[in-house]
Amino acid sequence: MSLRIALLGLLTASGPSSGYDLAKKFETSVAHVWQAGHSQIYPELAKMSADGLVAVEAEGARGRKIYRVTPDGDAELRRWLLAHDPSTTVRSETALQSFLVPLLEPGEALTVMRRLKDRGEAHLSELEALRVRKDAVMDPAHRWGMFGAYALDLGLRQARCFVEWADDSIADIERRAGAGQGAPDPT
Amino acid sequence: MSLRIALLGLLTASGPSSGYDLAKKFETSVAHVWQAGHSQIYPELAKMSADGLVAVEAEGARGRKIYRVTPDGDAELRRWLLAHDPSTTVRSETALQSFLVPLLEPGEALTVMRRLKDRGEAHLSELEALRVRKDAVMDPAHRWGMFGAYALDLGLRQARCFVEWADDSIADIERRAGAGQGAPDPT
DNA sequence: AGATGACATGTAAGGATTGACATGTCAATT
DNA sequence: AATTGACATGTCAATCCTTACATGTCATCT
Repeated sequence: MSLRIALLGLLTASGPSSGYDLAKKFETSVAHVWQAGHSQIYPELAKMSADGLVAVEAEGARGRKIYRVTPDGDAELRRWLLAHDPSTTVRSETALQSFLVPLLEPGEALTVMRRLKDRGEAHLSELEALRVRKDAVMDPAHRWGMFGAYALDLGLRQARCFVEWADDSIADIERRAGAGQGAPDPT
Repeated sequence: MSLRIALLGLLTASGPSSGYDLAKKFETSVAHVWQAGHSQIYPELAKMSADGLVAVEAEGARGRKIYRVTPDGDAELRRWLLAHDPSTTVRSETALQSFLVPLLEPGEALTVMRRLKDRGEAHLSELEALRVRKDAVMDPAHRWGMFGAYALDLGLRQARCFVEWADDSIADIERRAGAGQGAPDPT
């Protein structure tokens, strides 16, 4: 379901587009919250077309098909946003590593945690670059606010938050490791 | 792969356990970063057993099988933690809604955003309750630090961060809506 | 004219995931 | 003794997702 919704959202925001266009836009925008490759996108567009949520507006060169959102598709998107209670579950390998890291020796844990921090910083930089680019291309044609802007803000805050957490955790592990090898809980 | 690792981690932290035990522990701990139901856990344990990562230590009443981690399993877990570069991708329906919310009219967007904030607050309370419970049961048998403690800390920080973001976003939408058309709902 | 590389669309196989179904045991109640 | 409900384990079908394979077009360079 989420893939459909993401595609309807992209199509709504970008106007009529081909599967190829959508796949590229996916990578640079929605991919921060939901991922899909072209091998998933093409069949899904076909199914959505069969279900009447999108329609082929035109066929361009090289078999290129331009899709647009139908009124049914728009209704579906709105209904999902307004009425669907999103699952709170998150799946993240990074978070899984952070969960399991206390199983390692302090030295090993530090290695892992420092790598997590590095990845977190890289991710933060990436999002900051994205924000700069978006600010530069600020497009007043969009309804109001900017498509994906709130999500980008959320991503930035959580990325900063992650780096702070990594810093504090590294300090904590160093403190515990220094305090005494055997003593697990000096409090 | 991640499911395997999560199970190895749980088994390592909890000591020998049955599939049922692991499924329950999954729900209350790892589920915050990775989800799996019993219908995925039982077959995976069987495969892991065939691969020599875990072994059936004993068979209890009602066909209950007690698994333990083998040296190979321990090595696999450590290797994954130390050498595997976790994908930074995150999949979250909540984040997807936040991404798409600018496509709605301000009034509708406020409805969605307020619901997101409510869910965020509920999630935060849940994690805080979990922390209190964990602090109470602080178990010195664990190697050092507490299994999952860093992840819980991360979850708490990000949950707070999410609520702040929702608050600011709601204020932003209200401001924009007020500037353009009639004020929709300032409380 | 032929080679190259970016553009564009698709299929197929295999594994991961979910939700529903199915089975049987044990403890406590009626 | 029979019923109930929690315990415990599993399978199955359908869907989702990833990776790899396959095909063909168009523009540009040589």
